[in-house]
Amino acid sequence: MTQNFYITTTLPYVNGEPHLGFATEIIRADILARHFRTRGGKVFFNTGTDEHGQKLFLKAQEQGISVKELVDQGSQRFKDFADTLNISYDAFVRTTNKTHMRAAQKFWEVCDENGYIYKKNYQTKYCIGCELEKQDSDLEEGEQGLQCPIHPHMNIEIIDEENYFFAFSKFEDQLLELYAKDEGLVVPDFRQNEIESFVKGGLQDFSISRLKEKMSWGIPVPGDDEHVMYVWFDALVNYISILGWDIGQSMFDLYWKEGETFQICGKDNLRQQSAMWQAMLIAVGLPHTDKVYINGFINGPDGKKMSKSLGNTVAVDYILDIYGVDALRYFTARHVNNHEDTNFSIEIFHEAYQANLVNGIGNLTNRILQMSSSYGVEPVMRPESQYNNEALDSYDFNGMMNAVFKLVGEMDQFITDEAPFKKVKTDPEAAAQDLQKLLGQLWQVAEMIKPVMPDTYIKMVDALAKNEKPEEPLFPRIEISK
RNA sequence: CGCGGAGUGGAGAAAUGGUAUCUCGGGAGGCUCAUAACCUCCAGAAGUUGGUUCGAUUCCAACCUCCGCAACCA
Repeated sequence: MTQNFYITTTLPYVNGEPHLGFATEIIRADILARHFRTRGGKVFFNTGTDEHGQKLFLKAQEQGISVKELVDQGSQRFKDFADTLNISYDAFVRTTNKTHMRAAQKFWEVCDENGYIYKKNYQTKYCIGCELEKQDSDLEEGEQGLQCPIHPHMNIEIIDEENYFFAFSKFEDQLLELYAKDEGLVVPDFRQNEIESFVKGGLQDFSISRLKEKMSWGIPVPGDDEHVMYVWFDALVNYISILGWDIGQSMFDLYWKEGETFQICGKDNLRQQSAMWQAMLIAVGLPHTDKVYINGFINGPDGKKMSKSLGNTVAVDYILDIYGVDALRYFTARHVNNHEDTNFSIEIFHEAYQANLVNGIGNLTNRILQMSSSYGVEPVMRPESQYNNEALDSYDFNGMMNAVFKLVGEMDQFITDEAPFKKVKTDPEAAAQDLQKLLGQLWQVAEMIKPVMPDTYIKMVDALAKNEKPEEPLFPRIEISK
Protein backbone atom coordinates (compact mmCIF):
# COMPACT_ATOMS: atom_id res chain seq x y z
CA MET A 1 0.00 0.00 0.00
CA THR A 2 1.57 3.25 -1.07
CA GLN A 3 -1.56 5.31 -0.88
CA ASN A 4 -1.39 8.78 0.60
CA PHE A 5 -2.52 8.79 4.16
CA TYR A 6 -4.04 11.74 5.94
CA ILE A 7 -4.46 11.50 9.67
CA THR A 8 -5.68 13.98 12.21
CA THR A 9 -6.49 14.15 15.88
CA THR A 10 -9.31 16.30 17.18
CA LEU A 11 -8.18 19.70 18.29
CA PRO A 12 -8.10 20.04 22.05
CA TYR A 13 -9.72 23.15 23.42
CA VAL A 14 -6.94 25.29 24.84
CA ASN A 15 -8.94 26.06 27.93
CA GLY A 16 -7.47 23.19 29.87
CA GLU A 17 -4.45 21.11 30.66
CA PRO A 18 -3.37 18.27 28.41
CA HIS A 19 -4.47 15.01 29.98
CA LEU A 20 -4.00 11.29 29.52
CA GLY A 21 -6.98 10.92 27.24
CA PHE A 22 -5.64 13.33 24.74
CA ALA A 23 -2.19 11.80 25.11
CA THR A 24 -3.71 8.49 24.05
CA GLU A 25 -5.35 10.02 21.04
CA ILE A 26 -2.30 11.85 19.79
CA ILE A 27 0.11 8.99 20.51
CA ARG A 28 -2.06 6.55 18.60
CA ALA A 29 -2.30 8.95 15.71
CA ASP A 30 1.46 9.23 15.78
CA ILE A 31 1.93 5.47 15.81
CA LEU A 32 -0.19 5.18 12.69
CA ALA A 33 1.54 8.09 11.01
CA ARG A 34 4.94 6.50 11.64
CA HIS A 35 3.64 3.12 10.57
CA PHE A 36 2.38 4.33 7.22
CA ARG A 37 5.51 6.38 6.62
CA THR A 38 7.64 3.33 7.26
CA ARG A 39 5.51 1.40 4.83
CA GLY A 40 6.51 3.91 2.21
CA GLY A 41 3.39 6.00 1.84
CA LYS A 42 3.11 9.74 1.90
CA VAL A 43 1.67 10.83 5.18
CA PHE A 44 0.18 14.09 6.37
CA PHE A 45 -0.37 14.21 10.10
CA ASN A 46 -2.39 17.08 11.49
CA THR A 47 -3.01 18.22 15.03
CA GLY A 48 -3.40 21.60 16.71
CA THR A 49 -5.58 23.63 19.03
CA ASP A 50 -9.13 24.91 19.11
CA GLU A 51 -9.06 28.51 20.27
CA HIS A 52 -12.39 30.26 19.95
CA GLY A 53 -15.49 30.48 22.06
CA GLN A 54 -17.02 31.94 25.12
CA LYS A 55 -15.15 30.01 27.75
CA LEU A 56 -11.85 31.43 26.59
CA PHE A 57 -13.29 34.88 26.30
CA LEU A 58 -14.47 34.76 29.89
CA LYS A 59 -11.33 33.19 31.22
CA ALA A 60 -9.18 35.90 29.69
CA GLN A 61 -11.36 38.55 31.30
CA GLU A 62 -11.01 36.77 34.59
CA GLN A 63 -7.24 36.68 34.35
CA GLY A 64 -7.09 40.23 33.09
CA ILE A 65 -5.17 39.37 29.96
CA SER A 66 -6.10 39.58 26.32
CA VAL A 67 -7.73 36.58 24.76
CA LYS A 68 -4.92 36.46 22.28
CA GLU A 69 -2.40 36.13 25.08
CA LEU A 70 -4.45 33.42 26.70
CA VAL A 71 -4.78 31.31 23.58
CA ASP A 72 -1.14 31.79 22.67
CA GLN A 73 -0.16 30.36 26.01
CA GLY A 74 -2.67 27.57 25.79
CA SER A 75 -1.68 26.60 22.31
CA GLN A 76 1.98 26.58 23.22
CA ARG A 77 1.22 24.31 26.13
CA PHE A 78 -0.35 21.75 23.83
CA LYS A 79 2.40 22.07 21.29
CA ASP A 80 5.01 21.47 23.96
CA PHE A 81 2.99 18.51 25.10
CA ALA A 82 2.99 17.04 21.61
CA ASP A 83 6.72 17.60 21.30
CA THR A 84 7.36 15.99 24.65
CA LEU A 85 5.43 12.95 23.51
CA ASN A 86 7.63 12.75 20.43
CA ILE A 87 4.75 13.35 18.06
CA SER A 88 5.78 13.55 14.42
CA TYR A 89 3.06 15.91 13.28
CA ASP A 90 3.36 17.59 9.90
CA ALA A 91 1.11 20.48 10.79
CA PHE A 92 -0.08 22.12 13.95
CA VAL A 93 -3.16 24.11 13.12
CA ARG A 94 -4.44 26.92 15.29
CA THR A 95 -8.03 27.94 14.69
CA THR A 96 -7.07 31.55 15.30
CA ASN A 97 -4.67 31.49 12.36
CA LYS A 98 -5.66 33.75 9.50
CA THR A 99 -5.48 30.92 7.01
CA HIS A 100 -7.85 28.83 9.04
CA MET A 101 -10.25 31.70 9.63
CA ARG A 102 -10.35 32.45 5.94
CA ALA A 103 -11.11 28.83 5.15
CA ALA A 104 -13.83 28.65 7.79
CA GLN A 105 -15.50 31.66 6.23
CA LYS A 106 -15.27 30.17 2.79
CA PHE A 107 -16.77 26.98 4.16
CA TRP A 108 -19.64 28.96 5.60
CA GLU A 109 -20.22 30.75 2.31
CA VAL A 110 -20.35 27.55 0.30
CA CYS A 111 -22.69 25.97 2.83
CA ASP A 112 -24.87 29.02 2.60
CA GLU A 113 -24.84 29.11 -1.20
CA ASN A 114 -25.89 25.49 -1.21
CA GLY A 115 -28.83 26.37 0.95
CA TYR A 116 -27.90 24.71 4.21
CA ILE A 117 -27.69 27.75 6.43
CA TYR A 118 -30.65 29.73 7.66
CA LYS A 119 -31.53 32.15 10.42
CA LYS A 120 -34.05 31.49 13.12
CA ASN A 121 -35.00 32.38 16.63
CA TYR A 122 -33.22 30.47 19.27
CA GLN A 123 -33.99 30.23 22.93
CA THR A 124 -31.20 29.92 25.39
CA LYS A 125 -31.28 29.58 29.12
CA TYR A 126 -29.22 32.01 31.08
CA CYS A 127 -28.18 32.04 34.70
CA ILE A 128 -27.83 35.57 36.02
CA GLY A 129 -25.76 34.33 38.93
CA CYS A 130 -23.13 32.82 36.65
CA GLU A 131 -23.79 35.32 33.92
CA LEU A 132 -23.58 32.39 31.58
CA GLU A 133 -25.73 30.64 29.07
CA LYS A 134 -26.65 27.18 30.24
CA GLN A 135 -27.55 23.97 28.52
CA ASP A 136 -30.27 21.80 29.96
CA SER A 137 -27.58 19.35 30.97
CA ASP A 138 -25.92 22.05 33.06
CA LEU A 139 -29.08 22.59 35.04
CA GLU A 140 -30.95 20.51 37.51
CA GLU A 141 -34.60 20.05 38.28
CA GLY A 142 -35.65 22.18 41.24
CA GLU A 143 -38.89 23.16 42.92
CA GLN A 144 -39.54 25.90 40.39
CA GLY A 145 -38.42 24.02 37.32
CA LEU A 146 -34.86 24.05 36.04
CA GLN A 147 -32.31 25.78 38.18
CA CYS A 148 -28.61 26.35 38.20
CA PRO A 149 -26.82 24.07 40.68
CA ILE A 150 -24.49 26.90 41.65
CA HIS A 151 -27.21 29.51 42.11
CA PRO A 152 -30.33 27.59 43.11
CA HIS A 153 -32.15 30.69 44.33
CA MET A 154 -31.88 32.61 41.13
CA ASN A 155 -34.25 32.17 38.27
CA ILE A 156 -33.12 30.94 34.95
CA GLU A 157 -33.88 33.47 32.28
CA ILE A 158 -34.99 32.46 28.85
CA ILE A 159 -33.37 34.59 26.21
CA ASP A 160 -34.56 34.79 22.65
CA GLU A 161 -31.98 35.51 20.05
CA GLU A 162 -31.61 35.10 16.37
CA ASN A 163 -28.96 32.65 15.31
CA TYR A 164 -27.81 30.94 12.19
CA PHE A 165 -28.54 27.27 11.92
CA PHE A 166 -27.05 24.46 9.94
CA ALA A 167 -29.63 22.23 8.25
CA PHE A 168 -28.30 19.04 9.80
CA SER A 169 -31.70 17.37 9.49
CA LYS A 170 -31.43 17.30 5.72
CA PHE A 171 -28.55 14.85 5.82
CA GLU A 172 -30.18 11.95 7.54
CA ASP A 173 -30.44 9.75 4.46
CA GLN A 174 -27.03 10.63 3.13
CA LEU A 175 -25.40 9.86 6.44
CA LEU A 176 -27.16 6.53 6.67
CA GLU A 177 -25.99 5.72 3.16
CA LEU A 178 -22.46 6.56 4.18
CA TYR A 179 -22.62 4.24 7.21
CA ALA A 180 -24.09 1.48 5.06
CA LYS A 181 -21.13 1.40 2.69
CA ASP A 182 -19.20 -1.84 2.71
CA GLU A 183 -16.10 -0.41 4.27
CA GLY A 184 -18.13 1.54 6.83
CA LEU A 185 -17.04 4.79 8.36
CA VAL A 186 -16.62 4.25 12.06
CA VAL A 187 -14.28 1.88 13.86
CA PRO A 188 -15.25 -0.07 15.95
CA ASP A 189 -18.52 -1.33 14.57
CA PHE A 190 -20.44 -0.92 17.81
CA ARG A 191 -19.79 2.80 17.62
CA GLN A 192 -20.96 2.78 14.04
CA ASN A 193 -24.19 1.12 15.21
CA GLU A 194 -24.52 3.74 17.88
CA ILE A 195 -24.22 6.67 15.51
CA GLU A 196 -26.45 4.97 13.02
CA SER A 197 -29.25 4.59 15.47
CA PHE A 198 -28.72 8.14 16.60
CA VAL A 199 -29.15 9.40 13.05
CA LYS A 200 -32.14 7.14 12.49
CA GLY A 201 -33.72 8.72 15.52
CA GLY A 202 -33.91 11.98 13.63
CA LEU A 203 -31.58 14.94 13.48
CA GLN A 204 -32.10 18.47 14.68
CA ASP A 205 -30.53 21.44 13.03
CA PHE A 206 -27.93 23.00 15.23
CA SER A 207 -26.98 26.56 15.95
CA ILE A 208 -23.75 27.69 14.36
CA SER A 209 -23.46 31.31 15.37
CA ARG A 210 -23.40 33.58 18.40
CA LEU A 211 -24.23 37.24 18.76
CA LYS A 212 -21.08 39.25 18.54
CA GLU A 213 -22.18 41.83 21.10
CA LYS A 214 -22.33 39.06 23.68
CA MET A 215 -19.30 37.12 22.61
CA SER A 216 -16.87 38.57 20.17
CA TRP A 217 -14.16 35.92 20.29
CA GLY A 218 -15.00 34.02 17.17
CA ILE A 219 -14.68 34.08 13.43
CA PRO A 220 -16.94 36.71 11.87
CA VAL A 221 -19.85 35.33 9.93
CA PRO A 222 -19.41 36.38 6.30
CA GLY A 223 -21.83 39.15 5.40
CA ASP A 224 -23.20 39.67 8.90
CA ASP A 225 -21.30 41.84 11.32
CA GLU A 226 -23.51 40.97 14.21
CA HIS A 227 -22.58 37.30 14.40
CA VAL A 228 -19.55 35.17 14.92
CA MET A 229 -19.34 31.45 14.27
CA TYR A 230 -20.03 29.00 16.99
CA VAL A 231 -16.78 27.22 17.91
CA TRP A 232 -17.76 23.81 16.67
CA PHE A 233 -18.54 24.92 13.18
CA ASP A 234 -15.27 26.73 12.92
CA ALA A 235 -13.14 24.09 14.59
CA LEU A 236 -14.19 21.15 12.46
CA VAL A 237 -13.13 22.94 9.31
CA ASN A 238 -9.51 22.75 10.49
CA TYR A 239 -9.17 19.27 9.03
CA ILE A 240 -9.28 20.72 5.55
CA SER A 241 -8.22 24.29 6.17
CA ILE A 242 -4.78 22.99 7.00
CA LEU A 243 -4.60 21.45 3.54
CA GLY A 244 -5.46 24.74 1.89
CA TRP A 245 -8.87 23.61 0.72
CA ASP A 246 -10.19 27.13 0.23
CA ILE A 247 -7.36 28.28 -2.00
CA GLY A 248 -7.23 25.17 -4.12
CA GLN A 249 -3.88 23.99 -2.83
CA SER A 250 -2.67 20.72 -4.36
CA MET A 251 -2.15 19.28 -0.90
CA PHE A 252 -5.88 19.14 -0.56
CA ASP A 253 -6.34 17.02 -3.65
CA LEU A 254 -3.37 14.87 -2.78
CA TYR A 255 -4.55 14.00 0.69
CA TRP A 256 -8.23 14.69 1.15
CA LYS A 257 -9.48 13.76 -2.28
CA GLU A 258 -7.03 11.09 -3.39
CA GLY A 259 -5.65 9.86 -0.11
CA GLU A 260 -7.06 7.75 2.64
CA THR A 261 -8.38 10.06 5.34
CA PHE A 262 -8.37 9.00 8.95
CA GLN A 263 -9.63 10.75 12.04
CA ILE A 264 -9.13 9.62 15.60
CA CYS A 265 -11.14 10.86 18.57
CA GLY A 266 -12.57 9.94 21.93
CA LYS A 267 -16.02 8.46 22.25
CA ASP A 268 -17.44 11.78 23.35
CA ASN A 269 -16.71 13.05 19.87
CA LEU A 270 -18.60 10.36 18.01
CA ARG A 271 -21.39 12.66 16.89
CA GLN A 272 -19.28 15.62 16.01
CA GLN A 273 -16.85 13.65 13.91
CA SER A 274 -18.95 10.95 12.35
CA ALA A 275 -22.23 12.80 11.89
CA MET A 276 -21.98 16.59 12.13
CA TRP A 277 -18.68 16.95 10.35
CA GLN A 278 -19.61 14.39 7.69
CA ALA A 279 -22.85 16.27 7.03
CA MET A 280 -20.92 19.52 6.76
CA LEU A 281 -18.61 17.95 4.19
CA ILE A 282 -21.54 16.72 2.15
CA ALA A 283 -23.09 20.17 2.39
CA VAL A 284 -20.14 21.76 0.64
CA GLY A 285 -19.75 18.87 -1.80
CA LEU A 286 -16.57 17.35 -0.45
CA PRO A 287 -15.64 13.69 0.07
CA HIS A 288 -16.41 12.30 3.49
CA THR A 289 -13.71 11.01 5.84
CA ASP A 290 -12.73 7.41 5.13
CA LYS A 291 -12.35 6.26 8.70
CA VAL A 292 -13.26 7.65 12.06
CA TYR A 293 -11.57 5.76 14.85
CA ILE A 294 -13.15 5.99 18.29
CA ASN A 295 -11.13 5.56 21.47
CA GLY A 296 -12.59 4.67 24.83
CA PHE A 297 -11.90 6.75 27.89
CA ILE A 298 -9.15 6.47 30.43
CA ASN A 299 -10.84 6.18 33.79
CA GLY A 300 -9.61 6.08 37.33
CA PRO A 301 -8.72 2.76 38.97
CA ASP A 302 -12.29 2.35 40.22
CA GLY A 303 -13.63 2.69 36.69
CA LYS A 304 -15.08 6.09 37.43
CA LYS A 305 -14.43 9.04 35.25
CA MET A 306 -11.20 10.83 35.97
CA SER A 307 -11.64 14.32 37.22
CA LYS A 308 -9.34 17.20 37.82
CA SER A 309 -9.45 16.51 41.52
CA LEU A 310 -7.90 13.13 40.83
CA GLY A 311 -5.12 15.01 39.14
CA ASN A 312 -4.65 13.03 35.97
CA THR A 313 -2.76 15.88 34.39
CA VAL A 314 -0.22 15.51 37.12
CA ALA A 315 -0.11 11.84 36.30
CA VAL A 316 1.07 12.50 32.75
CA ASP A 317 3.96 14.64 33.93
CA TYR A 318 4.77 12.16 36.64
CA ILE A 319 4.81 9.25 34.21
CA LEU A 320 6.98 11.06 31.71
CA ASP A 321 9.29 12.11 34.47
CA ILE A 322 9.76 8.71 36.05
CA TYR A 323 9.18 6.27 33.21
CA GLY A 324 9.87 8.26 30.08
CA VAL A 325 7.99 8.89 26.88
CA ASP A 326 8.41 5.49 25.31
CA ALA A 327 6.93 3.80 28.34
CA LEU A 328 3.82 5.92 28.03
CA ARG A 329 3.65 5.29 24.31
CA TYR A 330 4.02 1.58 24.98
CA PHE A 331 1.25 1.62 27.54
CA THR A 332 -1.02 3.51 25.17
CA ALA A 333 -0.54 0.95 22.45
CA ARG A 334 -0.75 -2.20 24.52
CA HIS A 335 -2.64 -1.61 27.71
CA VAL A 336 -5.13 1.01 26.77
CA ASN A 337 -7.92 -1.04 25.27
CA ASN A 338 -8.40 -0.46 21.55
CA HIS A 339 -11.96 0.73 21.96
CA GLU A 340 -13.31 0.11 25.42
CA ASP A 341 -12.65 2.22 28.47
CA THR A 342 -9.48 1.53 30.39
CA ASN A 343 -8.92 1.86 34.09
CA PHE A 344 -5.73 3.59 34.96
CA SER A 345 -3.57 3.90 38.02
CA ILE A 346 0.11 4.37 38.50
CA GLU A 347 0.31 0.83 39.92
CA ILE A 348 -1.19 -0.63 36.76
CA PHE A 349 1.22 1.40 34.70
CA HIS A 350 4.17 0.40 36.82
CA GLU A 351 3.31 -3.25 36.56
CA ALA A 352 3.11 -3.10 32.79
CA TYR A 353 6.37 -1.25 32.61
CA GLN A 354 8.23 -3.63 34.87
CA ALA A 355 6.90 -6.84 33.40
CA ASN A 356 7.20 -6.07 29.73
CA LEU A 357 9.72 -3.33 29.21
CA VAL A 358 12.20 -3.95 32.02
CA ASN A 359 11.95 -7.74 32.28
CA GLY A 360 10.88 -8.20 28.69
CA ILE A 361 12.51 -6.18 25.94
CA GLY A 362 15.14 -4.50 28.10
CA ASN A 363 16.44 -7.61 29.78
CA LEU A 364 16.29 -9.66 26.59
CA THR A 365 18.36 -7.09 24.72
CA ASN A 366 20.99 -7.20 27.41
CA ARG A 367 21.28 -10.94 27.67
CA ILE A 368 21.58 -11.43 23.93
CA LEU A 369 24.08 -8.69 23.33
CA GLN A 370 26.11 -9.59 26.37
CA MET A 371 26.59 -13.07 24.95
CA SER A 372 27.12 -12.07 21.37
CA SER A 373 29.77 -9.51 22.23
CA SER A 374 31.65 -11.57 24.77
CA TYR A 375 31.61 -14.72 22.62
CA GLY A 376 32.86 -12.75 19.65
CA VAL A 377 29.85 -13.48 17.48
CA GLU A 378 29.73 -11.63 14.18
CA PRO A 379 27.29 -8.73 14.36
CA VAL A 380 24.13 -9.18 12.35
CA MET A 381 23.24 -6.40 9.96
CA ARG A 382 19.83 -4.92 9.65
CA PRO A 383 17.77 -7.35 7.64
CA GLU A 384 16.00 -6.23 4.50
CA SER A 385 12.31 -5.52 4.79
CA GLN A 386 11.80 -6.81 8.28
CA TYR A 387 9.08 -4.30 8.84
CA ASN A 388 5.77 -6.03 9.06
CA ASN A 389 3.17 -4.75 11.44
CA GLU A 390 0.09 -6.13 9.81
CA ALA A 391 -2.10 -5.48 12.80
CA LEU A 392 -1.51 -1.76 12.43
CA ASP A 393 -2.97 -1.80 8.93
CA SER A 394 -6.27 -2.44 10.64
CA TYR A 395 -5.46 -0.04 13.49
CA ASP A 396 -5.11 -2.85 16.00
CA PHE A 397 -2.66 -1.41 18.50
CA ASN A 398 -3.17 -4.09 21.13
CA GLY A 399 -2.76 -6.86 18.60
CA MET A 400 0.38 -5.37 17.17
CA MET A 401 2.03 -5.18 20.57
CA ASN A 402 0.93 -8.67 21.48
CA ALA A 403 2.74 -9.93 18.41
CA VAL A 404 5.91 -8.23 19.63
CA PHE A 405 5.71 -9.82 23.05
CA LYS A 406 4.91 -13.20 21.66
CA LEU A 407 8.21 -13.04 19.84
CA VAL A 408 10.01 -11.76 22.93
CA GLY A 409 8.66 -14.69 24.93
CA GLU A 410 9.76 -17.18 22.30
CA MET A 411 13.24 -15.72 22.31
CA ASP A 412 13.56 -15.97 26.08
CA GLN A 413 12.44 -19.55 25.90
CA PHE A 414 14.83 -20.32 23.07
CA ILE A 415 17.72 -19.10 25.18
CA THR A 416 16.70 -21.35 28.05
CA ASP A 417 16.15 -24.36 25.80
CA GLU A 418 19.27 -24.02 23.68
CA ALA A 419 21.43 -22.54 26.45
CA PRO A 420 24.05 -20.94 24.21
CA PHE A 421 25.83 -19.86 27.38
CA LYS A 422 26.55 -23.54 28.01
CA LYS A 423 27.23 -24.50 24.43
CA VAL A 424 29.88 -21.84 24.15
CA LYS A 425 32.12 -23.96 26.35
CA THR A 426 31.69 -27.16 24.38
CA ASP A 427 30.51 -26.16 20.92
CA PRO A 428 31.16 -22.47 20.27
CA GLU A 429 30.10 -22.90 16.67
CA ALA A 430 26.60 -23.92 17.67
CA ALA A 431 26.39 -21.16 20.26
CA ALA A 432 27.32 -18.62 17.61
CA GLN A 433 24.57 -19.93 15.38
CA ASP A 434 22.02 -19.57 18.14
CA LEU A 435 23.09 -16.02 18.72
CA GLN A 436 22.97 -15.17 15.05
CA LYS A 437 19.41 -16.26 15.07
CA LEU A 438 18.64 -14.27 18.21
CA LEU A 439 20.28 -11.16 16.85
CA GLY A 440 18.16 -11.41 13.74
CA GLN A 441 15.07 -11.70 15.85
CA LEU A 442 16.14 -8.79 18.01
CA TRP A 443 16.31 -6.72 14.86
CA GLN A 444 12.85 -7.83 14.12
CA VAL A 445 11.65 -6.70 17.54
CA ALA A 446 13.32 -3.34 17.03
CA GLU A 447 11.65 -2.84 13.66
CA MET A 448 8.29 -3.81 15.03
CA ILE A 449 8.35 -1.41 17.93
CA LYS A 450 9.72 1.41 15.82
CA PRO A 451 6.44 3.31 15.35
CA VAL A 452 5.50 2.88 18.98
CA MET A 453 8.82 3.52 20.72
CA PRO A 454 11.01 5.55 18.41
CA ASP A 455 13.63 6.39 21.04
CA THR A 456 13.99 2.79 22.07
CA TYR A 457 14.29 1.81 18.44
CA ILE A 458 17.28 4.09 18.05
CA LYS A 459 18.94 2.68 21.15
CA MET A 460 18.41 -0.87 20.03
CA VAL A 461 19.71 -0.21 16.55
CA ASP A 462 22.73 1.46 18.02
CA ALA A 463 23.43 -1.49 20.30
CA LEU A 464 22.91 -4.00 17.51
CA ALA A 465 25.19 -2.11 15.18
CA LYS A 466 27.93 -1.98 17.80
CA ASN A 467 27.14 -5.52 18.85
CA GLU A 468 27.37 -4.48 22.47
CA LYS A 469 24.79 -4.26 25.16
CA PRO A 470 23.56 -0.71 25.79
CA GLU A 471 25.61 1.25 28.29
CA GLU A 472 22.47 2.17 30.13
CA PRO A 473 19.67 -0.35 30.39
CA LEU A 474 16.94 0.31 27.84
CA PHE A 475 14.42 0.49 30.64
CA PRO A 476 15.85 0.99 34.11
CA ARG A 477 14.23 -0.86 36.95
CA ILE A 478 12.17 1.52 38.99
CA GLU A 479 11.35 1.00 42.62
CA ILE A 480 7.93 2.19 43.44
CA SER A 481 7.21 3.71 46.81
CA LYS A 482 3.67 3.11 47.88
C1' C B 1 -40.04 0.38 27.68
C1' G B 2 -34.62 7.15 25.81
C1' C B 3 -29.68 5.44 23.43
C1' G B 4 -25.26 2.68 23.90
C1' G B 5 -21.35 -0.35 26.21
C1' A B 6 -19.68 -4.12 29.73
C1' G B 7 -20.15 -8.60 33.04
C1' U B 8 -14.39 -14.72 31.98
C1' G B 9 -9.67 -17.53 38.06
C1' G B 10 -7.44 -12.45 43.47
C1' A B 11 -6.51 -8.08 39.41
C1' G B 12 -6.41 -6.84 34.08
C1' A B 13 -7.29 -8.74 29.35
C1' A B 14 -8.03 -12.66 24.89
C1' A B 15 -10.06 -16.52 21.93
C1' U B 16 -13.70 -20.04 20.93
C1' G B 17 -20.28 -24.58 19.21
C1' G B 18 -16.29 -29.81 21.65
C1' U B 19 -9.32 -30.18 26.76
C1' A B 20 -10.87 -21.74 28.12
C1' U B 21 -5.38 -18.55 26.55
C1' C B 22 -2.06 -14.50 28.12
C1' U B 23 0.00 -10.80 31.75
C1' C B 24 0.41 -9.54 37.04
C1' G B 25 -0.14 -11.61 41.82
C1' G B 26 0.21 -16.67 45.12
C1' G B 27 2.89 -21.72 45.69
C1' A B 28 6.93 -25.27 44.18
C1' G B 29 11.20 -26.28 41.30
C1' G B 30 15.09 -25.23 37.51
C1' C B 31 18.92 -22.19 35.22
C1' U B 32 23.09 -18.70 35.73
C1' C B 33 23.81 -15.29 29.61
C1' A B 34 20.83 -11.08 31.64
C1' U B 35 18.20 -5.39 34.85
C1' A B 36 16.90 -10.34 42.07
C1' A B 37 16.04 -10.97 35.51
C1' C B 38 14.73 -15.92 32.45
C1' C B 39 12.40 -21.11 32.02
C1' U B 40 9.12 -25.22 33.91
C1' C B 41 5.17 -26.99 36.89
C1' C B 42 0.87 -26.23 40.46
C1' A B 43 -3.70 -23.86 42.67
C1' G B 44 -7.59 -20.76 41.03
C1' A B 45 -12.72 -18.47 36.47
C1' A B 46 -17.51 -17.89 32.49
C1' G B 47 -23.58 -12.52 36.73
C1' U B 48 -28.58 -15.30 37.06
C1' U B 49 -32.48 -18.26 34.85
C1' G B 50 -34.43 -20.58 30.76
C1' G B 51 -34.12 -22.22 25.44
C1' U B 52 -31.70 -24.35 20.77
C1' U B 53 -28.00 -28.50 20.47
C1' C B 54 -25.24 -34.92 21.09
C1' G B 55 -22.59 -30.85 23.37
C1' A B 56 -22.62 -23.55 24.97
C1' U B 57 -18.38 -19.51 27.91
C1' U B 58 -19.64 -19.07 22.66
C1' C B 59 -26.11 -18.81 19.47
C1' C B 60 -31.28 -17.09 21.30
C1' A B 61 -34.58 -14.98 25.22
C1' A B 62 -35.50 -12.85 29.84
C1' C B 63 -33.62 -10.88 34.19
C1' C B 64 -29.79 -8.75 37.52
C1' U B 65 -25.51 -5.55 38.23
C1' C B 66 -21.99 -1.77 36.67
C1' C B 67 -20.76 2.25 33.43
C1' G B 68 -21.14 6.05 29.73
C1' C B 69 -24.19 9.35 26.80
C1' A B 70 -28.76 12.63 26.18
C1' A B 71 -26.09 17.71 21.23
C1' C B 72 -19.30 22.59 23.30
C1' C B 73 -15.09 17.07 28.29
C1' A B 74 -10.11 12.78 24.05
